[in-house]
Amino acid sequence: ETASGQRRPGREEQARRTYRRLMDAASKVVAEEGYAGASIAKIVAEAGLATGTFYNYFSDRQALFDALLPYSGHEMVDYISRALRDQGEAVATGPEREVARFRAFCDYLAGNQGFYRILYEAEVFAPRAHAEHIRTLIDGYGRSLGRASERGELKGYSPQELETVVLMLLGVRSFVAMRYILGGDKSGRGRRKRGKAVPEAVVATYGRLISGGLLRKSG
Amino acid sequence: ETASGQRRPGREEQARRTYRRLMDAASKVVAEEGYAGASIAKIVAEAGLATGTFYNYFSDRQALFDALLPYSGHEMVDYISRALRDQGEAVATGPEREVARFRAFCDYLAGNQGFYRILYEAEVFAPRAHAEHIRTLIDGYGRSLGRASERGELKGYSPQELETVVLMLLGVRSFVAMRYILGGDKSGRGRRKRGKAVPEAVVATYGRLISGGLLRKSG
Amino acid sequence: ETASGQRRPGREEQARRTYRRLMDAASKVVAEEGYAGASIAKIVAEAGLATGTFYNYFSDRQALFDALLPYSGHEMVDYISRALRDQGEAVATGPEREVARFRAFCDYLAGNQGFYRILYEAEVFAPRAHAEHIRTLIDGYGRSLGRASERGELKGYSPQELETVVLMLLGVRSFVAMRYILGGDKSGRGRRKRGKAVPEAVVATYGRLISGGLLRKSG
Amino acid sequence: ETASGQRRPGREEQARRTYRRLMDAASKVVAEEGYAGASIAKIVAEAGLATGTFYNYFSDRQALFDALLPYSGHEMVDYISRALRDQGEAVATGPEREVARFRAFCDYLAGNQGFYRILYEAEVFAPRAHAEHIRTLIDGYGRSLGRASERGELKGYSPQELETVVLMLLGVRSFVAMRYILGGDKSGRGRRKRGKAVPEAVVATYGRLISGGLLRKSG
DNA sequence: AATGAATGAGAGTTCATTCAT
DNA sequence: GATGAATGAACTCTCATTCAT
Repeated sequence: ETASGQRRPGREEQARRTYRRLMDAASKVVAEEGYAGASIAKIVAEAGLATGTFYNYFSDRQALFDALLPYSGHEMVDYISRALRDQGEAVATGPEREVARFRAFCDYLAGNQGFYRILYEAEVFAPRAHAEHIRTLIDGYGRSLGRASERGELKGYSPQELETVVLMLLGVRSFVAMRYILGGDKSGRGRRKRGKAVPEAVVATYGRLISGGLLRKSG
Repeated sequence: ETASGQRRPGREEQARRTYRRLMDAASKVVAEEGYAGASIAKIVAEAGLATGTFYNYFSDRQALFDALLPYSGHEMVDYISRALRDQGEAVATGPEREVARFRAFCDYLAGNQGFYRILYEAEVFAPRAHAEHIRTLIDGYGRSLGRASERGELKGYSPQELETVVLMLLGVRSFVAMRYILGGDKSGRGRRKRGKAVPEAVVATYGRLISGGLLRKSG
Repeated sequence: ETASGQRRPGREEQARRTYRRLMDAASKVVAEEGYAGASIAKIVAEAGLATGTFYNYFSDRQALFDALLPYSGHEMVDYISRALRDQGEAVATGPEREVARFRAFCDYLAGNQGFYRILYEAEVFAPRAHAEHIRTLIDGYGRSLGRASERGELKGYSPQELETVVLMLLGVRSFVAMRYILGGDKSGRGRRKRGKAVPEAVVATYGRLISGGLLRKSG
Repeated sequence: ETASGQRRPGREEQARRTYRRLMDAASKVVAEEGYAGASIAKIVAEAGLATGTFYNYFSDRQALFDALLPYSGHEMVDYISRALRDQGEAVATGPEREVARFRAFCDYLAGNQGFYRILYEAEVFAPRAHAEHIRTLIDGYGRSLGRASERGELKGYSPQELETVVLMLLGVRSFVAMRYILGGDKSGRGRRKRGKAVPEAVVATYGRLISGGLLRKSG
């Protein structure tokens, strides 16, 4: 406090680095073994730190769990935004845009299987963080659909309805990811970093569903 | 099994009864405290049995977890079938039928919140059972949609596509249930037996979505 | 519950034995290393049991601490009563009785040094048990002095005053024990089972003090 | 100590101040939470210093504990001396003086409950300091009684006996304080700074006891 | 002289599982 | 078949102490 302010940044920088080491180690362990198997011992071993160090950064294990999804969640959202931006005009509007968004989501998960585990187990092990994550997704996606609605691309859903629709589309994503990317055998030990991609046919079906619905105009 | 065959039927009957007591106790405990909190001690206490008895019926804790979802899952499927049958002609075909199915699912979960916990935590704690449950749902629902398709009610989805669609509809259900019935505050201790119902507006939106899709016919 | 009641006593008897093993081990460890050093690990090692067994008998470490003083305390009270009884007429009344009681107390502690540690550290580590122990002593001793009072042996103290006097005499005992028996070097590791006795001169001084007080009648 | 002698007095003064901050913080923490709860972390937090600073002043935690009672103990002795001096002639000699001394002790503790905790837990956590403290008390008190003896106020106790008597009177004090001032519910969290006073009746009983003893002249 | 992040041994506690009764 | 005491590995968390800054 009093003396030589000559190298304070060194300390802070070091602290930030340690924090990241812990978070990255935790991400890896949770991805591979699930929250339930992510003991402090495994995490600090992975991070190359001592047990006690953990508690210099988190009040308890739950605090880490609560921080984990936000820490990794940003990446996914960024990835999807970037993917849409990069494809430019081709996916500027309409069904193409929605399909591209769906595909980007699937791609991200296929390339980051671990994240899916962090995400879906959070509903059980970090419910608050999970709820917040879902809310963030709904808000972002909702705004996007709102703009589409203003452009007259949607079938006249009210803002209320749109939020519900977004929730439903997230459900669709989630189940497709669960089935095609994680393959059903989430039996634990399978620590493949790279999952199967979602078949193009599935993406196409998604496009058909949101474009025209399931049912023929009756009567 | 081994000795004096004097009362075989009594024995078998008794064994079945004990098994049911264990399963019912486990259902209750998991519903209230989740798989993670469902210790053998709590389960046998709830069942009024001794610790050791548990291991006369299950090889280990996981074996019970694997048996739990099938044990309770039937009920839900039956409930939905019955609901559709009871409403008779009114929901015989078309969008009405799908909407009624969706509503029946929501109603069941609202009335059996505990089951939802058994179901969704199974993805983490009993992945095999969960996968099997999903498969069963897909098959049953798929057959139903197949018949609708044969009646010409659907928009010409191939059988392959239909299976994908069914998966997506299950995802929709799941997320709607998560949000509206469990309310997001799955904070643990809230052991309400009866959750909020899904708003009618949400059911209506579901109807619109599967009837006409999300997007306007583009030019 | 149901079946063959042929050997239940075996179970209960065994449980009682295990409980005693734990209590005796705890007494020993606390006597030698104090409550602070009495880890569960040391206690069960001393008892030749597994860690988990401890928790079949006590909800936590504090519960054991709370039980320890009563468990050992009875012995001391019994010892003193027996000593007085055994000396018979010689110490039936008057100063002889009080001196004999004092000596019996000192003798007991000299022969059971460990107990003193269990007792005086209890004020810190098991305050409730300690308070109860003191109360028991006061009550018993108080009744005894009450009878002496009725026999006209005392200097007309009211019952209220008598309780206060008893407390003071207990204080005297306690400090004498601390100084002469434990020797002041309660430095921890000294695990002598048998302490020095209290010098006869001290016992005599005690006799003088309670007989005639400290101060000369001020003229 | 080593280098540039440019500002020696400032440094030393600063060091003394830091030492006092640590001792005062430790006194407060031990008074409120006991030695067992007085972690280095709490003490330095209370003192507004960093963890490492502690070890610039004490070799380890025990060293602080050993220093604590002497640091606070002086105050009490001073208080009692001052009280006796201030009352002057009224308590110059005889029973009045002893009663006044007893009352002063009780008053001090009632006004400094925290100190009692520092004192009595020291028997467990800083036995050497405790022994030294008792020795100091005995010496001081003993000299005082010695003078009374020379004035012919006492009942002819030898110097040896006087030391024993002093010990006994300290025991009386200690137990009275324990019961009446701390009230028995040393349940921990009760951080009353000011305890109940010792009832006048108890002080009076003390006076009777040291004046005439407990027992009627037999025969 | 002061700092505070890192350390790691050790604590209390839990609980699935076993097995003699 | 039912029992429940015994087991011990594994867990989360604490905290006195060190040392590079």
